[in-house]
Amino acid sequence: MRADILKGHLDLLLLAIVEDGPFHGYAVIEELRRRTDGAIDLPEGTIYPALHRLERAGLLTSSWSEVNGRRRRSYTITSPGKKAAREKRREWSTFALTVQRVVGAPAWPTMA
Amino acid sequence: MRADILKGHLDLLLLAIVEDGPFHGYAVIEELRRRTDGAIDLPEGTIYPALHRLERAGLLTSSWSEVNGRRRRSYTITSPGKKAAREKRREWSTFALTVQRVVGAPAWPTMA
DNA sequence: GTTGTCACCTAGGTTGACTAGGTATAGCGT
DNA sequence: ACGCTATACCTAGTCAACCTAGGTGACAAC
Repeated sequence: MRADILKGHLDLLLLAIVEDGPFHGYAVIEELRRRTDGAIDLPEGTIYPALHRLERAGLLTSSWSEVNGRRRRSYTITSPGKKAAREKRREWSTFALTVQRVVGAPAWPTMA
Repeated sequence: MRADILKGHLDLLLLAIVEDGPFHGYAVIEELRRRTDGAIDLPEGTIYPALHRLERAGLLTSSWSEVNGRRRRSYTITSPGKKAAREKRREWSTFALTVQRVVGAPAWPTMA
């Protein structure tokens, strides 16, 4: 998948993942790949700065640990982070429905 | 709606509109506003360069006309443009479903 | 004759993801 | 021993795309 279309949605993806338990940066990349069967496979140069930005914004906190001789920075979602995740989910929902209205033809099944 | 989250999807929106008949730039803006009840309301500085880009790419063609003493540049979709629209719709569909898988909780109704 | 709508344009700024480098440890194969 | 791959982190600078902020000009209404 072309990755530039993620623009503006990356924060939601990261918050949604870290919301499901502490993840370190590298593991976030793997988890994104796992949840999407490889469709979303982002480089470290995208993920690390984004996590730093979210931490600076107070939506995540991090702590260092060492596992098998390797340093890890693990991220946990904060209370404002959870709130932001809820808002961004809502935003995404609105956005997706709005695009659908413009381009017609629902992209996803509307029947079970 | 914050407009920066449109990044990468604008071309699809424009192709989808012009696909439904010739539109001039200003009318595209109005049509976007109309189809979304004002949710998507983009400035001319976004639309005009985007239409120029699509024309340079061969996905649209344009012709000048004059209506009520005002110059209009009307855009029509080309055959490659229709193909691109189909591809971008598919891309959008994939993207939307993929994001949904990552963030969980479907954003749109899955039952009628 | 000023204000509002229609209708076009572009140079330059901002933002956000990516490229392309770098550091360092562990494990595997040869 | 040496190289290669995987794990795990980092950042400076680039690039693409959208927006800001200006500009031109015609028409209609007050």
